Amino acid sequence: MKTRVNRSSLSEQAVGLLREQICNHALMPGQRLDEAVLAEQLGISRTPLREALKVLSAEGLVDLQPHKGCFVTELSLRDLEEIFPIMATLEGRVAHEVATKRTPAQLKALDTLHDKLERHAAAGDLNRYYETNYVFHDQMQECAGNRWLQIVIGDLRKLLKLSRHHSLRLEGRLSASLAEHRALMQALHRQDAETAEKVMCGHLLAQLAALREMSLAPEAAHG
Amino acid sequence: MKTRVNRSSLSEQAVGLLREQICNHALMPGQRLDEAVLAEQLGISRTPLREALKVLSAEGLVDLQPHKGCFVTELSLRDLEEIFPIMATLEGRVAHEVATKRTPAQLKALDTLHDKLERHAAAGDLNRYYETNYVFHDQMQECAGNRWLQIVIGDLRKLLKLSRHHSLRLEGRLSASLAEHRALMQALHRQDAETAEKVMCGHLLAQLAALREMSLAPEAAHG
DNA sequence: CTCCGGTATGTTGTATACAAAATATCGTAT
DNA sequence: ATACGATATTTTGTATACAACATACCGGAG
Repeated sequence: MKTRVNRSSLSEQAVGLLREQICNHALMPGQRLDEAVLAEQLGISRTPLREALKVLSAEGLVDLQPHKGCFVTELSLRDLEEIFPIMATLEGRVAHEVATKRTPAQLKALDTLHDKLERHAAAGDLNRYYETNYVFHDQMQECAGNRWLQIVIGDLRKLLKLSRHHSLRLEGRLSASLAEHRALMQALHRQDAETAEKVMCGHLLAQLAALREMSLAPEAAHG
Repeated sequence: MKTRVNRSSLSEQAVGLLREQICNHALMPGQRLDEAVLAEQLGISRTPLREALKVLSAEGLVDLQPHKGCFVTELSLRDLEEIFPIMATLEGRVAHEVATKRTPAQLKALDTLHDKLERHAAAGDLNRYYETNYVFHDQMQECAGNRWLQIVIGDLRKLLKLSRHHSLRLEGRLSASLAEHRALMQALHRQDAETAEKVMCGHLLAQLAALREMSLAPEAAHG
């Protein structure tokens, strides 16, 4: 049943698979990754696997301790407290750029995605909201047109996926998130770069606040 | 005479050496890196070398093309135009943080470094000015106390080193840079976070402007 | 019983041999 | 002479074997 063309190298495939499994939490944070075991599971030898682990290590998804082993990165609350403000700053800049130089077609695409968000929220479908939200932010970065900004934000997003908690699971956070997106879209329509930046920055910091609250009082979360 | 302890693995040593050679432009941007040749030069086998190249590739210092080879990354002017605004934003945030929560001891350390800058500038010693400037920015990030911000900025700085041009070589840029640093120090003393952020952001953007000018009119550069 | 040291085991790190892919070379046909 | 194609060579990608290091286990001394 392995019909898909294997164009890429085994090490690259391993990077993709492992990255997916780490983000899916099929590989839990803190878990040790035994090279021999993992290599056999993937059906490859240790050589390409080790190259893959080097890449994941550089991305921050695993912690490669010399002569000790490889461990899936565990993000502490402190890490989140440090990363989210960076994301907030960078995505704020994205929003600023988009508000300034968006084309009508781009604005329409964003509107379409925002409508999806509205519908998923109305249906209470957290998973689809989350996915669409991801696509939305991706689309925003695309519109900003800064490839390196896209890379940096992308790297940080991958890292944040290590966190098992979703801010949307906090009571009331979904509607708040939606309200922030509405405010953002309004600012984009008005080409109000200052407001767009401020709203986006606040949007990310609000996510952090939600995660902080959930970590302190886990019973506030549902789902 | 190889008295130094070889604690780290060969692949890690290779990463260090190659990174240094790339930043020193001993390995020129665009140059192809033949695995067999490089391995022999470093006195190691291809296995650890390849792992090193994977790491450098993840850092963006080399471009690893499947089945083609490894090439030292070439930064275009467009790349600089994209990276500097990001650096400006992030270092601006650093300045904001430092102005807010610096301790008297930290401020003193920064003052000491700034004095060095003044002296090197007065002596017209571009290289030392450049080095000290690097240490100064590093110290700032240290004071900001955000490890991830430090990592992200560090990665971008490594990338920027790929550029063969130093903005300081532009006529008049040295004194301008110094003036910006003076303004920054004043803001830090006053704990004026807003100004510190704005000055630092402008400092980075001014470097970009200098590079842009040099790229358009290379004869404006000296050194 | 606890602590220390030595051996045993297993895992990571490296080298080498081999497979696969891309590039270069050379001969032939137009 | 140039363009095309088959072969040869080089280079990247992978597997396996071995070495180095860390840890676990076990036995003995205090």
